[in-house]
Amino acid sequence: MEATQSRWHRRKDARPAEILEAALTVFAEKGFAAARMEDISRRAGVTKGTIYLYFDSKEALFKALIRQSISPAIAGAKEQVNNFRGPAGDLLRLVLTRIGHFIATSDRVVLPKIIVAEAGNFPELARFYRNEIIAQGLGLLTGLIARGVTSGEFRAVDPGHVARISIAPLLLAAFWRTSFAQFDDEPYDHAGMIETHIDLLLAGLSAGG
Amino acid sequence: MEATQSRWHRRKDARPAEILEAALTVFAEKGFAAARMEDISRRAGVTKGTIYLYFDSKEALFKALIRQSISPAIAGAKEQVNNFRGPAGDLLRLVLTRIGHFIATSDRVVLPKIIVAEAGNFPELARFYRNEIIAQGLGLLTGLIARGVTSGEFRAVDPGHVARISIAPLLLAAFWRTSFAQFDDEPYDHAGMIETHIDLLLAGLSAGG
DNA sequence: TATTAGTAACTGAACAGTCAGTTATCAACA
DNA sequence: TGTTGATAACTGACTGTTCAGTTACTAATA
Repeated sequence: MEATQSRWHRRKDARPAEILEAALTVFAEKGFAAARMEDISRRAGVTKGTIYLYFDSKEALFKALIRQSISPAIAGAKEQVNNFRGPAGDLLRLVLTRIGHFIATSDRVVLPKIIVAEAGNFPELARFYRNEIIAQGLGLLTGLIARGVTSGEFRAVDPGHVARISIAPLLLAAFWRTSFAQFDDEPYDHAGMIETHIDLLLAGLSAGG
Repeated sequence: MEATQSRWHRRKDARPAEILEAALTVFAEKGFAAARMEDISRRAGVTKGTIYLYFDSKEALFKALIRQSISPAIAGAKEQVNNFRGPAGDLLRLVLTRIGHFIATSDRVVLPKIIVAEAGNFPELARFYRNEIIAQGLGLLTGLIARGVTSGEFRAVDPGHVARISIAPLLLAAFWRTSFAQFDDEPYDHAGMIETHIDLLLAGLSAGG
């Protein structure tokens, strides 16, 4: 029952996921405008017309891709944060390591890049992403850091600022992996960089008073 | 003698710069593929044909834009770093503040975003950017940090990692400004974030031993 | 044999790039 | 100083291509 096994198959329930998977790859490589529906369909093992049985338009396909690719990761992190009892520093280390691992390994890291790139062409989508996904993620981190500040574990920093500072090197790694990694002579040690980042950050947060 | 004053003017030497300026704006807003040559020409106060008197193709225009927009900033920072005598921490603060100011105010911050977005469609350009611009910038920072490590002012960290960590929040600010800032209810305080970042970073670098 | 997933040839619109023609400018001459 | 011919910057209508989206048909399934 593989996509390539037989040319003609009726598999109504498997198609959308396959098409979204293919779309992720092609959008990641080309961006929205330069991605051809023909390419996406080929990669999904169908013809162009088939995509239009499941998605209204190229734009609708793009939006579906964004919307379906976000909640799981956030939900997981949220659970981890809420269930944790212990020093905020330990939790921060845990969460950042987890996100770092995701960024180092998952295909999905291309999504932020696509959103940022297409923000001008799809303002509603950028707004959605900003107000739902980013706001939630930043909110989670901000709360975590505020907890540490309140308890006296961290210095009196602005939690919102520090949330962004915490995430920035991870995002940089994501952008690097999807844009420049192909030109690295030897693969860059993102995990090591992220570890260093966490060490420095926690040292900085706890230093002084 | 302004571009809009009279419809028809012969100004061979002024055109290329005006066209590049217009291209920066339109590419920044739309990305490469969705940008129309007609729009760029209109914004530059000429018609489409005129662009082709100065640039071979849309791609050539794009590449020219990238190439002309990079050296000055790097050169300035390089001079600052090489002429400075004093603690590495002070210099790091100076350089990051300077770049932060650039990012908070200049139109040029859209360029990294465009490059990242189009890396898949213009690999040679991405390679050029990576090997020339980024390598130089990272090299500068890496050297600066290595200096601090050698002198014992900083802890024994990996200078390459820390260079990236230092720059990451600034890049994040650039991406934010060009993609999501339009949706902020009140303008986000990037300068404050960057200041916090520098404080944390320096505290982290000097803490312990 | 009725239904519907899937196909592939087709259409129309958008747009990069071209080119024959137009007009500002300037040098040479009256 | 005014006229004119040569030059080249600039224009905008046109062309060919690419590609999103449609549709008339085909084949699998129930």
